[in-house]
Amino acid sequence: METPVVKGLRADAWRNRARLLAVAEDVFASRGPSASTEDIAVAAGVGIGTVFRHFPTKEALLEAVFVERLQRLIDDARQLSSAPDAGQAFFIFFRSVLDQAHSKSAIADALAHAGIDLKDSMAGVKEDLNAGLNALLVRAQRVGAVRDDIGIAELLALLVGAARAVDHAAGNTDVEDRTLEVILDGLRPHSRRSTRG
Amino acid sequence: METPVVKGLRADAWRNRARLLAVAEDVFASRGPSASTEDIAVAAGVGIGTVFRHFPTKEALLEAVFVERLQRLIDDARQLSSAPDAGQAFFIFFRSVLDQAHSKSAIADALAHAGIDLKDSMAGVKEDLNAGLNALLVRAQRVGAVRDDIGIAELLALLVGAARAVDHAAGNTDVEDRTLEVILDGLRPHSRRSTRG
Amino acid sequence: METPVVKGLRADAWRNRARLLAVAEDVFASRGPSASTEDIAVAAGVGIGTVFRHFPTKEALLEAVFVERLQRLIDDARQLSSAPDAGQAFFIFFRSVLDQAHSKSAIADALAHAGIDLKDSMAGVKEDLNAGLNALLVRAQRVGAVRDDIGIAELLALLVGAARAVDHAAGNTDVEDRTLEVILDGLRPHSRRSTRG
Amino acid sequence: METPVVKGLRADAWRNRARLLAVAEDVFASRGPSASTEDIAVAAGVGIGTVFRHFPTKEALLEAVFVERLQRLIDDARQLSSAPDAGQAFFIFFRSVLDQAHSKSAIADALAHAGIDLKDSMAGVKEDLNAGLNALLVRAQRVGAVRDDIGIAELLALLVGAARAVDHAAGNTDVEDRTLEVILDGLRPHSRRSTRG
DNA sequence: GATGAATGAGACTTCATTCAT
DNA sequence: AATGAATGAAGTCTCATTCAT
Repeated sequence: METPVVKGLRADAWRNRARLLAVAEDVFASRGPSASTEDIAVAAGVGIGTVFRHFPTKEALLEAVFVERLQRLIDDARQLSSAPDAGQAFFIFFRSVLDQAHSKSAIADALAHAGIDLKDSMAGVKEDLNAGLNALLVRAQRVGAVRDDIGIAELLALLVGAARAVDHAAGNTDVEDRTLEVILDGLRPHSRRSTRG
Repeated sequence: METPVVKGLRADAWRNRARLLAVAEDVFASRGPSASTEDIAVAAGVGIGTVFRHFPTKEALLEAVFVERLQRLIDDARQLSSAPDAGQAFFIFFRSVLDQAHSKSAIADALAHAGIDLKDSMAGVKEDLNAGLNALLVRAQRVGAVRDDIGIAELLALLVGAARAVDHAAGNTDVEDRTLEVILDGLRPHSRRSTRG
Repeated sequence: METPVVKGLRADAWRNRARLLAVAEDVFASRGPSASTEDIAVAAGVGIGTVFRHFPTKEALLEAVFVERLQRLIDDARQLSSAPDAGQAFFIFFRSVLDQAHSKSAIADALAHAGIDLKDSMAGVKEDLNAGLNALLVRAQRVGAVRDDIGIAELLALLVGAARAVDHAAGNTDVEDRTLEVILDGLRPHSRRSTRG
Repeated sequence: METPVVKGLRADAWRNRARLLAVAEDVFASRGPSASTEDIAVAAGVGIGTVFRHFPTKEALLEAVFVERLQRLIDDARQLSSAPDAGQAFFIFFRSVLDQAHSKSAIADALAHAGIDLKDSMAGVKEDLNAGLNALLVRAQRVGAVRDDIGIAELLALLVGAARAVDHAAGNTDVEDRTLEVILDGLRPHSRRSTRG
């Protein structure tokens, strides 16, 4: 994961790209997508020119940040897809999505864009994400841990919605937990409703 | 409801204000809060100066749009709070929130701001919203239609999240319905889970 | 002086005109000539339309304020021009110009414009001002109270400069006094230099 | 004096900054401080963005112009403060202030602001100016060339006033000279009144 | 005559993007 | 490759002026 994805870059250039991506994720998460590219350059300690050398437009940078975030989700999904308890795996994944650091709505944005933007780099990611989610979901449904009447589309919408809901409760952990519990309970089949709280 | 809220304005001025608010709601819903004031002026068929005469800053315009939206929700909540079937009233309200025309995420934004911005005009609205939601929620919980372990904070977060979730499924009515059903089921107490397809 | 200058106005209209002029003088003096016409309308308690009915442009309003101020100076000069002690009369006048309430630089502006703008209304005022100043100056020079080598042009420039100088010292009465004394001493013939402070 | 004051700028950037400052001085002098930033950009042959890169607000630009002008006065004062004839030095300085090119009232504005605005950049300049003026003034007073009853405050006010006075006489050199002579005579002790004119 | 809502040119300022160094 | 100065379109907001009420 820490090896150059884009080939043919000098070591320092690739380091800059990685740093920019990380910094951009932070800045966009905390100040929203309208944060200026200049601010990101400053935060990354590089010149503005360097940002545009690596990401030809601001949108490309935003997209790269989304892809990065989604990539991590996909990795999580893959690792959990072979866990022994399919039900547990599914719910652990759902929670882990929302545990991502920073603003949850940033994740919501990333997920939201995955289903909408069909840009070059997004296309492959979308397929990978669908595959990963599908594996988790179907396995969990097969063992009766998740209701049968939903598919990937619903799962994605619920992830986005849950991220936004949790984001709105930001600050109050109790509220966050109870809110998420409602959604997770909604995902369980009739007879397996959680008894917590 | 169709009478001047802001007193002392001429009839024509108030018509312009109402028109602007409606147009702004449309434009912000479809192009996001970063839509330009100029665009709204053009869409409303007035000069840019007229927008700023009625709403001294862009933020004031956004706030007015939010307040308008919330006001409608509050009205809905009030009317339903005296319905005979408290459980039905609650779920009808929840669905009606998401039925509001335009982009659902616009509603999410309005709701989200209600809990954050404590601006002058917002303050009163927030109280009214809380009161309206509380009446609906408590009554529904009392008759056992809604789980007891959530309060207004969770309800608000879920409304925001549901709006976003439904927004993400935008276009596919089936997905919208099933996604919403999951969240509504999550709100029901253990034994009253919906059995719909 | 308190009778309508512009004929054919209703009593209330003329009152509005007078009030506007007074208010405009205040506002321009305290906030500068870039104060908005709207502000003046508000301060005068009339609608913006009324301002433009009486003064077709902002510049016309500014000009009217200048003329008003100059008119008062001219009146002062006339009254003093028949005083028994010509020297005393001259210096009393010079000081009285700077005693006008409000910002001194406002007076400087008015005086400055008198020599520059040759607009309709200004033309006559300029002649009156010159006549008044000339009477005072020549009489004072004749009795040896003021040096002989200056004329109206120099006197006007010195009035403008003194107004600005005093304005700069604003707040510190001692500095104001000593500064003015320097200029007045400069106006006296060699042997009559003041011996104050 | 012609070396970069603000460090860390490329040669070309500094050239632009210097050019902008010079052009801004001209434009503000001839059209007043309300001249538009855009006009200055055009006159300097740069894009509007360049103006704001060097001076983040219009006020910052105005301030920089003031500081520049004051800096020149301070330099003059310093050079003259070690001249053999202290009296001559003082009067040469006073005249040289008014000889600065462009509109004299621009100088008046700069001097006027020196005593009012205590902005960051102004603070140091004000001290330097005071120090420079004080050296000239005290030395001239010590040799009996200037009356003893004035201090820096009065000197500054007189410089401002003289600039304005001369500005008002603009165009007529004779009037300018005689007006200035009056003020300079006022500065001399009783027995040393000029005999010119 | 008085009012104040409407207008739109123009001001200041930001920011994505380009390009000379 | 990296830098950051330059650019100018576009955005928010102000204000003198007009005109329907």
